[in-house]
Amino acid sequence: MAQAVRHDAMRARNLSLVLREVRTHGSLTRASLAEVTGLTKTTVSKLVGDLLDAGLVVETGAVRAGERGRPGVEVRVSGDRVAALGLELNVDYLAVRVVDLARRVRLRLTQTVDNRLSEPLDVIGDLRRLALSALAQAEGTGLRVVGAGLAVPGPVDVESGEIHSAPNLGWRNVPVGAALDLGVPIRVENEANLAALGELWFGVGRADFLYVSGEIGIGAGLVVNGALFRGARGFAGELGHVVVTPEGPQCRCGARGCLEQYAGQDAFFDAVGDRSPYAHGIDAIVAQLEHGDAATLAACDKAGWALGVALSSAINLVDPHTIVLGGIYAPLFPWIGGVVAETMGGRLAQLRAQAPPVEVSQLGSEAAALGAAGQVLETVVADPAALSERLTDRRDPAPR
Amino acid sequence: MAQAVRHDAMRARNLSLVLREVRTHGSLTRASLAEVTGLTKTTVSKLVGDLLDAGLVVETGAVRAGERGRPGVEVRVSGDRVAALGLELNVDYLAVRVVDLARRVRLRLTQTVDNRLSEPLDVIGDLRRLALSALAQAEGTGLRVVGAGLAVPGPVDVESGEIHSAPNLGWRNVPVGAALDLGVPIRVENEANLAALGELWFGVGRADFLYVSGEIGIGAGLVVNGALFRGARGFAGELGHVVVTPEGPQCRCGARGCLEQYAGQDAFFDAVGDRSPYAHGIDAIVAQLEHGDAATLAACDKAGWALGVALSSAINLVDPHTIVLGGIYAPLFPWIGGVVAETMGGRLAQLRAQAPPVEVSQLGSEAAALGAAGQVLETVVADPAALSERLTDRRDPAPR
DNA sequence: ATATTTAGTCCACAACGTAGACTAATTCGG
DNA sequence: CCGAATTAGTCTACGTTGTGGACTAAATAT
Repeated sequence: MAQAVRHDAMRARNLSLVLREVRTHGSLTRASLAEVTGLTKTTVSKLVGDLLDAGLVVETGAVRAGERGRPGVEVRVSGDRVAALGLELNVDYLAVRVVDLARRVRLRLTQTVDNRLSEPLDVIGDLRRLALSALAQAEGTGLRVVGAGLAVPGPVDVESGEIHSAPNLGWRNVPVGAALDLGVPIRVENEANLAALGELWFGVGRADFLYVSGEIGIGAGLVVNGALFRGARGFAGELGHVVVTPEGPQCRCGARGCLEQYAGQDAFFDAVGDRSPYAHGIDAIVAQLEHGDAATLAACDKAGWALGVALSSAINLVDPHTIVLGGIYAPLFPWIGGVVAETMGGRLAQLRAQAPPVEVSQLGSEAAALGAAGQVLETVVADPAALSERLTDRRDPAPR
Repeated sequence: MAQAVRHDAMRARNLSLVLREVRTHGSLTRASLAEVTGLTKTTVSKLVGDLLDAGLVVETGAVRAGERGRPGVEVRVSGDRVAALGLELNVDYLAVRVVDLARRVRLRLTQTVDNRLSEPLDVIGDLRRLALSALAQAEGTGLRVVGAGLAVPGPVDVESGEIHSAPNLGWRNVPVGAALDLGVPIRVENEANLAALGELWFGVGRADFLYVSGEIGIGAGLVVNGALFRGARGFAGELGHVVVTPEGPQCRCGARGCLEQYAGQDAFFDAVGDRSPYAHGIDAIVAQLEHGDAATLAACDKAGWALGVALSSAINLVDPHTIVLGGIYAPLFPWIGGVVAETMGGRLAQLRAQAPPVEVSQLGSEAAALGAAGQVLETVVADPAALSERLTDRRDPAPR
């Protein structure tokens, strides 16, 4: 578990610390880096020098002026050297994003398609084509793509890169990671988990929140102290199958009265008598609501109530600081947010000072793909030395 | 958040690593320590030397023989130097334990008393007397008590050492930590959380499990990868208020249909028409069950079902590796274990390969006090250098 | 008794961070 | 406009820690 710390590990950690501070502050001079990290100016200078050599940070010509004394040269993360690929394979679309180390999105490719109609290998083939095209474009502009993350709608074995099961695609035990074969390391992960991380790094995310991903199924990603909580087997966050009514309607999962039966996407389409959502999508529902359709409004109330009930269980168990509603709940928020908060509040009022605030995701369907890319970038920040030989082996004379 | 690593931090970590390995393996030679830690023999020798000087480990005269070559001298954690105090303040008893660094229990003091009848400050006074007596005895035998942990039945503000609320005692915002005033640092924590840690370090605990503490209220402690999961505000694990039936019986907490209404201690006493449990205790219930009393058996079935329902929500959200039933559920296990596992299994079967196994706690009511002491000992193992000046400042010439 | 094997120590050295002197580049005050 | 003050960044000698391999110690096998 714990590892011995040697000089190289010490250096790696301090390098990571400096890079992380630069990234979170946007840009920073060596002097202020010394202050925030607690390292000496000398050490910071050496570390920054190495990061500059590796191309992970650049000096901005701009100097912080106004005060007395010699102005410092600020460094910021370079977005032109390292990038990561974020992929999402979902029921009704494929998405590819290229994100650089400065967290700027460099490329967006999205393809709407009903993947329930195709074989897994064909879908993976489609995604592979998109990803390779993105990879080629990124590398054409001089970016080094250091890895890829893939979001899939269902629990995953992260070690092997296999989809454990994706009920809404009808897939079981599909080794997506291996099948994609992109030539860069790839990490496969649950869509809700990655959407949570996307929200953390690219959206409204605080360091502690529960992200609720309303798609056809309902998932959740729990971020605690800036890190994903995955559970012992990596199956945590199955909010969709939390009990709302123990003897309620039969759920696909075998149990009864799961949240998904009340607040899943299909529950809304059922309410308006429309069973072919891919023709109209969630926008049709929103349109109905805007016109004040009673049945749809009732469906919202019921879904909001059920979501509130399930979330109150979740809050009692897991105590998130904030709830962030994403997926279909984002456009539906004006009609369900109130009920959700009310139901939650009613059940939690006495046990804790106040129920966690309920907020809306700002990222739309991009969240998971961005989180997937972000996760890869995070490994770079966590150990910049692993990326660049130059950072570890400086006896190697510089090539000329 | 992350901290700069300097030479002293490097040393502190390696020291901790060595001590931890010695503790988990029982006893180990320097050579095998070098192997398991990945440090060189030289470094291990130096670190072990310092731990010996500090009295945290001792050389066993015994040498590992049988094989060829010079036999190594094994070192093991010394139980004679450092100890911690584990306290529990619960509704119907007070408990004090002294545990040494080798995790041997050196002293047990328990006092049965209905604390609902007394003022908080009186109860704290009682506990203080017990604790000071234990402290004196321990220090009489040469043990240095480095800190205390206190388990209380309800959510806690760990920072300030205040009880947030203890519904079953009727307490609110009681600063127990300060009021105890033992002269050693004290950490206050939820009873269920500490019982979980007790189970981890002194009982059946694996590294990942959900401990269910059935007392008058129902709490849970989640251990993930050997560490407690506390949630953003430290209120995680309120299993007793997870929804079983959203419109069920009114709960003390303001909500309806919480688990506590079905499977709390009072539910059992209600079933047998006995509202004064402190006269008979849980043993009376067990006796009824052994005689085959129908009403009590029915109460078990209902409680087991409700527990199964709530646990299935918990498992979906948090994915523990194992469920450990403690508190009153341990003696009741023969009558509820089956129903719990069945209900859980029925709700989880399709979503995951198998439902987590349900096990029984072996520690009885000692769990929380032991966990409280263990938590203090863990801080010593995590940073042995902090304890002993000699480990950090070796230029100081040895006194003579 | 001697060779072999394994444990533990010793010593020269390498890696890294530190402290403080030193140089560089600004603003402030006259 | 020039020197004092101030802040940024570099340079050098040094301290702390871990490493690697030689060396000593203590056992078993032959």
